[in-house]
Amino acid sequence: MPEKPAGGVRARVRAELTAEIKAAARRQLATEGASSLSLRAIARELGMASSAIYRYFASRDELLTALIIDAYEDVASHIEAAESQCERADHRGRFVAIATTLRSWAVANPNEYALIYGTPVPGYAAPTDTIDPATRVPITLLTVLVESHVSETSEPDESDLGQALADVLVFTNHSVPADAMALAIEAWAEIFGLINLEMFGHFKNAVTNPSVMFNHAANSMAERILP
Amino acid sequence: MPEKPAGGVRARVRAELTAEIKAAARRQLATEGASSLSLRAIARELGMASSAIYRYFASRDELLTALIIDAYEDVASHIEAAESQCERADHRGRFVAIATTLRSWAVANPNEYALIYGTPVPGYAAPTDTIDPATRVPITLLTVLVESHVSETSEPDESDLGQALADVLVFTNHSVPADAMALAIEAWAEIFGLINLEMFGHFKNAVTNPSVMFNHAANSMAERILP
DNA sequence: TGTACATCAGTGAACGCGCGTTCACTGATGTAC
DNA sequence: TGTACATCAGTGAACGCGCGTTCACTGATGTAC
Repeated sequence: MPEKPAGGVRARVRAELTAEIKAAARRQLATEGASSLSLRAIARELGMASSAIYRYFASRDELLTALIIDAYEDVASHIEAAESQCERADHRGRFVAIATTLRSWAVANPNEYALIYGTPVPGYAAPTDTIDPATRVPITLLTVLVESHVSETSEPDESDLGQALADVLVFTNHSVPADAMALAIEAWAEIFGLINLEMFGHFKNAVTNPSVMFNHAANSMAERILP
Repeated sequence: MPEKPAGGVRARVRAELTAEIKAAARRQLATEGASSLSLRAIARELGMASSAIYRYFASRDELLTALIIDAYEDVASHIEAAESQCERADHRGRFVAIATTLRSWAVANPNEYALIYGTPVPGYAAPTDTIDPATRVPITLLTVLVESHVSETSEPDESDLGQALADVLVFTNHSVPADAMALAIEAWAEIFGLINLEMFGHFKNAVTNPSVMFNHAANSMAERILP
């Protein structure tokens, strides 16, 4: 007999239906895009009255927020899992694992990818509870960077570049020099740039095999940014 | 007396109103996003009946297409103008001009940028007349790359990377080695990645001054990809 | 130069559709005694 | 163990709104003779 879940049957059914609503919503993202996500269409697909959705989500925006948080948590879990399989000292391997896992997650979940890394949904202001999930992925990368610079500690960098990157340099406690941080941000941007170009159709008639291109680039970046 | 435009007064008025409709549409993109671009709202803003728009555009999609083509032409013109001011032999200068002009155009025209380089509008299939305008910008970059490799000519590259980049290598007539082309595509992706991250809010609490970061990166890329 | 006709821009009503959200309600499930 | 009451899920109608597109129409502008 399975364990009785906390809160009893009602709570379990509730959790299941909540998940079903989100699943239907995700399916809708695929064909309609986030900005025309429709509660009524979801209700229709689930065979329930449209007003019933309101027992689970107070509004359309709240459902969107839940989808966004789920997506961030999902990429982050995939990436952390892949990265944790590498030798701790193999910084380049860890970087490549992060990059390639990010791409393969995006290819497998294009709608969720567009939801969190594509054009923001107009008129939707992300509430603060999306911040923490959103930072898990960049923090994984920053950790690799910081660990690869473990011996160096420096004072705040007053150069133009140091000031331009002040927020993230403070975040890493000035353990990474500004120019190394800049290189890492360049790599970070490149990863998203490659994925965006591929997913949004800009590699047509140019890059024949995006996967090979991406892996090549990931290794090239790892060499460039990590000692 | 101004020259009589071809087609007479009626044609001129028609061209002006067409431009006004597009201008109103562009204004709407800012607040609503491309997928909820509304012909009725445009008509309302222009003080005309919604059916009148159909004298100028056969459908909502046709208006969208016109906006997309205009946006591509506009970036391309800006970039070509900036690039043409550089010494022909100054390949790095030309690259930096392309990159920084692309960013400043994006910052100045965020809606048009999102329209052409952001998440595609769901349910909208770009017709073939958008292809030519879309290629002007990449071709400007490719030209710099090809000219900087002018002395080298090589055979088709049969390596994995060579095959992965086959389309663009053929396009440049195999005058650029595959690994150099890969570096250029990496830079290309990085440019869009940096702009996307900045414009879509992912630099919050990380990059304090995106403009300084971008200029630094543009120079760093130029050194990396051009001899 | 004037007239007759064709072209075109713009109107306003209508069709048929979709949406988010609220509300009073029914009936089932859970809880306290 | 049984009963009374509270909680909650789900319903269906309604409000008030928006949309793209079509159509028959009016009236002004352009063109040919």
